[in-house]
Amino acid sequence: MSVKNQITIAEIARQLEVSKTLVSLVVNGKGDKHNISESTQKKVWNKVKELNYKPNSVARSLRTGKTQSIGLIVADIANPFYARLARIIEDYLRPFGYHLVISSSDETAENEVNLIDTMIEHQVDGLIIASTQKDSEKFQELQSKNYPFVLIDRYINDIQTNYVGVDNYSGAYSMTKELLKSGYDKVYYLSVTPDYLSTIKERERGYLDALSEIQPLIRKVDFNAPHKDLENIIKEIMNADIHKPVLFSSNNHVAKACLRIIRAYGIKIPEDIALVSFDDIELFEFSDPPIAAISQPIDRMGRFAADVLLKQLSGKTQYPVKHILKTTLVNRKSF
Amino acid sequence: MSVKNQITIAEIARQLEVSKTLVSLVVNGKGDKHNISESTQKKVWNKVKELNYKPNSVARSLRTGKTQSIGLIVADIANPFYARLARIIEDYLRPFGYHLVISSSDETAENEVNLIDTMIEHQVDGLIIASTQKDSEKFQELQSKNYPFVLIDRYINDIQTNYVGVDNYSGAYSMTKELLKSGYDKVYYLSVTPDYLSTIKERERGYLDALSEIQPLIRKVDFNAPHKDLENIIKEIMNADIHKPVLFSSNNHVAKACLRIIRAYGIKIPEDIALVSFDDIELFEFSDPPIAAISQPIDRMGRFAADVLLKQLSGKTQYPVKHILKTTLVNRKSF
DNA sequence: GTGAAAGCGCTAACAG
DNA sequence: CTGTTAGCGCTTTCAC
Repeated sequence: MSVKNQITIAEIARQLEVSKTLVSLVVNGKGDKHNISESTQKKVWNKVKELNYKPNSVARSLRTGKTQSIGLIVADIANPFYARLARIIEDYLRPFGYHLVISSSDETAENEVNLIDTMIEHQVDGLIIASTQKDSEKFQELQSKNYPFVLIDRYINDIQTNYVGVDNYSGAYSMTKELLKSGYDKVYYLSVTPDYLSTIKERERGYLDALSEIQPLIRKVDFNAPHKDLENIIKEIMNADIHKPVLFSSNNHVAKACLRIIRAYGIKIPEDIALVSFDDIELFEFSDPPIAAISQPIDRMGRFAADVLLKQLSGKTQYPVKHILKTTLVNRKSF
Repeated sequence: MSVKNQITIAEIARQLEVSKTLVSLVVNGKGDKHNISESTQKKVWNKVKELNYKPNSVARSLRTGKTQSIGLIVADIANPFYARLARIIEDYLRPFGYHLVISSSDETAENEVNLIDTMIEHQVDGLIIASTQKDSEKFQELQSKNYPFVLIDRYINDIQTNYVGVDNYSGAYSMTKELLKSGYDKVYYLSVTPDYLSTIKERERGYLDALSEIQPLIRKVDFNAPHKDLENIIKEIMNADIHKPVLFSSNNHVAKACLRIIRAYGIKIPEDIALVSFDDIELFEFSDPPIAAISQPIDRMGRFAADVLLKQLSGKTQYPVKHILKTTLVNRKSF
């Protein structure tokens, strides 16, 4: 059952009749710095290969206080947005010797706090979090302990932290303007509950500001069970015989639910009702018709976040650092 | 920069004027077993709360040899199939106190070996791997070291290991039969290179066996750059003016590439050319038209894999364990 | 009922 | 150039 015959530095030292220190130094590439002779170093390396020695990083971590691991906490790793983000971050971090511990908070603030605590117990060197917290309490605690972390996608009010995200406000603003320009003046904005997330609030603000004189039409949808709410909203719109109605979904999850309902009812996009969404996903490109959306630069977000954390870990920069990236409007024939 | 004021068991012991042993016992719930008085235990717990003590699991791991972490290695965590799998496995494992270290091998055998080594250095308690290895060498090594692992999705020849996957053969077989039944006798099977993966081979075998008398039409596509190959194949078919041609894609990635090309050329599915795929993804439900596919029971796969590993970790069962799950044919109007 | 002490495998002063 | 020593924070045998 248990793993046997683990070769340690002590075993190498014993066989070579040198000290553990010597072996440690060589293995960690500090041989030259300590003027250890070529021949001794070679001897060590040969033994390392012969015995297939692998350092025990747990022991090293206990000693150095560094685990070379980064915690990534997102709402749901199965969500393509976060999955892609995870992949980008992993690729960026690996060359620096870090690996990722990934967990999903399931959009629950309490779960998230538990995950953060667990990860800290496991001594991850830093945290990247797409947070679902309502307030800044937990992050204040992290800051007071000097724990390196960067918020991604969503920020939290009342606290200055590292943050990488997109300009949700102007994304929603420009999409709304685009709709108005195309003659849509009944723009139904589909927000979600719970609605305290910064992304959701900013998008709604962008929508409202773009409307200016026009009557806002905000509808709230239960994020975890959007179907029923959406069915009512869509029925309401269709029955009221509105001229050129358009649904502006605040995220891809709700937009997919819209598509299902619209298809089930045999409603035509964009003739009967138009549909656009925040957060572009591959599916929108292939759906019938393709759905216009606000695309987020996921790759750049991920790299920036990883980079900010890395810099903080190496003590190289001032904090906090904020990166707000621009979104892109992907125009497709859904409106 | 560094994290300060970490409370240790020694600090609690000092303040309470008891031994570290005592504190450790209580904190690990072994107080009663060692007949430690109620009042002493209470004292310890109060102090733990007062100082907000969190055990250092790295130290614990060094001592116990267990890290409570499981490594998950897949081809690409951004692939919806693996992302979903990761989520399921994480949820299954968390209640047992395990967390997941996730890495993507990018379909490269060498990367995968490096990831396995790194994870072992970091002392993960077990490994779940959707392997891209050509041979069983690495896994023989793991077995000889008694390292617990389970292969998922893809198996490796010439070695008996824990394995959880689907019946790729019968999935492809039944899809092919279904196509024949619908009058398609020009079934182009789109395989991928590299083609040594068990999933790919089994699917091809299922396709071939189902054809019986009919002429097989296998085309190989470069997995990492399918576009060019597919363009040639599709052109070839369209130019040859075949009666009722159908493309059977061996995976979702290639099917998406087909969709892009078919759309770009203005070709109609299923009138001009039909299209079906192995491995159902959400996108197929929404595309125009929806694409029929062989759906894999990802959730069950993930849970089984996690369960098998857990059982091995607790030394509860005989090895190896194999679970081959049934696929489902999702019939949509693409043929 | 409780504690002393050893040690997991490694790194880093410090010594010579 | 190389070695001795002292822990990192925790668990666990053994002893009282």
